[in-house]
Amino acid sequence: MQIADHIRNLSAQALQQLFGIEIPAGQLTINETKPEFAGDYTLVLFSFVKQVRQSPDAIGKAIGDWMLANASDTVTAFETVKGFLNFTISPSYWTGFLQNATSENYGYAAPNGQKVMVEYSSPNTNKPLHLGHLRNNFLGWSVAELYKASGYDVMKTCVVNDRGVHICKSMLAWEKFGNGSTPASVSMKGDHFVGDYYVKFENELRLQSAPIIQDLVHGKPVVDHLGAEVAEKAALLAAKLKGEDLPAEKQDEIKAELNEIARNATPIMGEVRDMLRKWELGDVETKALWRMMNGWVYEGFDITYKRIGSNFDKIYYESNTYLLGKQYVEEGLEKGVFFRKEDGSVWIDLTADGLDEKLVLRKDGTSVYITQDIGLAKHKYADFPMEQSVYVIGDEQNYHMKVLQLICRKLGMPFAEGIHHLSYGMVDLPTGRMKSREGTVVDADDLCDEMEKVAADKTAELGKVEGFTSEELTVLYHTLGMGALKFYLLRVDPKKRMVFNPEESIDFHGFTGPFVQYTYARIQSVLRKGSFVAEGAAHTFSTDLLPLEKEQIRLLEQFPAMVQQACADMSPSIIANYAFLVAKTFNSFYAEHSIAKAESEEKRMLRLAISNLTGVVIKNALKLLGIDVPDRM
RNA sequence: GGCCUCGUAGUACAAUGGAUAGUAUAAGAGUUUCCGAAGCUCCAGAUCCAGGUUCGAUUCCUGGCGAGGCCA
Repeated sequence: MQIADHIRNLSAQALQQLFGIEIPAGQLTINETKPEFAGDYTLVLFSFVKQVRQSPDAIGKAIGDWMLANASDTVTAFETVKGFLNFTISPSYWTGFLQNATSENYGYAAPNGQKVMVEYSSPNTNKPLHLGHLRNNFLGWSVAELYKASGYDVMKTCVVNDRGVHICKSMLAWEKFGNGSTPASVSMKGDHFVGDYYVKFENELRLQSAPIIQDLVHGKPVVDHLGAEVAEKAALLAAKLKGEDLPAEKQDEIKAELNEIARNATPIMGEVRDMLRKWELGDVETKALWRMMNGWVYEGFDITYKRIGSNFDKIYYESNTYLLGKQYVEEGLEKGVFFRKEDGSVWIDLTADGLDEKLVLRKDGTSVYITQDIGLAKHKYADFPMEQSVYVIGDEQNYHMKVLQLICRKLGMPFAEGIHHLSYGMVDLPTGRMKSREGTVVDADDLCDEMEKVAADKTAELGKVEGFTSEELTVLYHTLGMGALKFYLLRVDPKKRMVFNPEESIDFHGFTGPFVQYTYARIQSVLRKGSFVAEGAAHTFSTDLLPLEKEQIRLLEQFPAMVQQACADMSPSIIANYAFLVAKTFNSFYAEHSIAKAESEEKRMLRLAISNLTGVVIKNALKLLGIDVPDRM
């Protein structure tokens, strides 16, 4: 058990025995003692002062004395300062901890028999991966690692959005403009190749829709083939636009709507819809084209996934699962969870839950996203009956995910309560949001190239890698480049929107992956020279700990608790912050106290043991973030 | 229009309702005859505004201002 929890339990016992007050240990506040006071951990007394009806000082003194009398092996001194009871932990606890924590697996919990599925990445097969996908991938990977380290049986899954209008756009553009070229014939990565045709489609669409939108703005009825309803709406919007005194924002909104109508009115969009219809009817040629182009994309994705260290235990393809949800519409109607409107469409009323009515089946009988997701969720549960199911999806889907969980619950799905949406914020650039139209989207492959190049340049500058083979150098640059990138994206609370500053991201100083990696490499150098053996050796350490020695041990002792917390919060940033603190504190310790030339052999062994465990903690912590450590750099 | 999220040093990020709000960067000053200077040490600098709850509020509640998102 962690010392902080132990203190918490002891405090609860003391309160019970001294004052007859029952407070669950979990409700007591134990903090690290502020550096300016004597002590290691602090019990905050205010919360139960009223119940005890004594002064904080008197309570503190009573609990402190109780500790000295009943737990002298743990607490050796105490001091009460204004309602804060500061405990000094016995040095023998710290050295005892150091002697026992010799496993390479320090920090990992034993299996707990529970299953959790983590769904992440979920790409579209019409574009290559970009910076936003990287945050998703790194988060998903790391959360899966956190669950594993906490004892769960984890299945990593990916849902590929491999069908739909957007895929047909790339396909159509390739048919029109591709002249039979292939990724191989133009030496391109398949995902980029297909992505380019998606862009080509958008360009053509813009050309075709430009004159139409002009007509629409001027109220000309040019959208006959979309039906009277749309034409009417367009006319209404055009009239509104002509009406005087609309604020600029409102005007833009209306123009955007007209633009959307115009895009749909183009001949090329008509062709896309035809193609989608053919695909859905199983047209042989269309399916063949679809299979070929998706194949190119997967080849490209594989390279990128391998490079960023992502993989999946099971991949679901939307083309196989998009029809699964329909059967639950019938079931929902029978159970009275859903209701049918006059036009035949099916809805669920969520107003009692603070939401609104939500469509689950269109009047033409086709399903919507939420329906597919219900079917997929059930399908996943059949494959892997998990207690928890984590969806790593951007926060723009918060509403959607809330609805999904609610519906699953109302349908009585056994996994409904285990659904967790790991909702992460968008990645912005210093100039604002990434926009594909403005070409500001940061490509994942380009970014990885850049990170590795910078790693190579900086390494060359410092000149510490004599004797490395070129293969070893390649591995090192990859380790450092990915370390920098992953750390940069994971160090921020996932829930929050974050800014990706290209210049900052390639900085290898301060709160960065390479800083932590450097500390690890340095430790390995010290251990090599000190010929330290951790396991199997019976060390006895001096209990006369210097402040920096104790501080480092105290930090290392917190690692398992950090893993638990990061897992519970689904927040790798807790691990990133902790790993940095461990490295930083070690560097201060290292600068202050010589290890090789320690005052005594006992001290030398103590410091080597601290160094060794620091190395283990850094290695394991970074592993939870998907980051490797180099022995030299 | 309805709903949701976020406002912390110049910048980017921390802080289960707890002590004098931490860390990194950029700016200034030091630091290598000695275990790796991608390091270490010192120096400055911030809770959007107004109320409320509390012994105590960056945190919880209400209103305002600002940024972003979702829904038809």
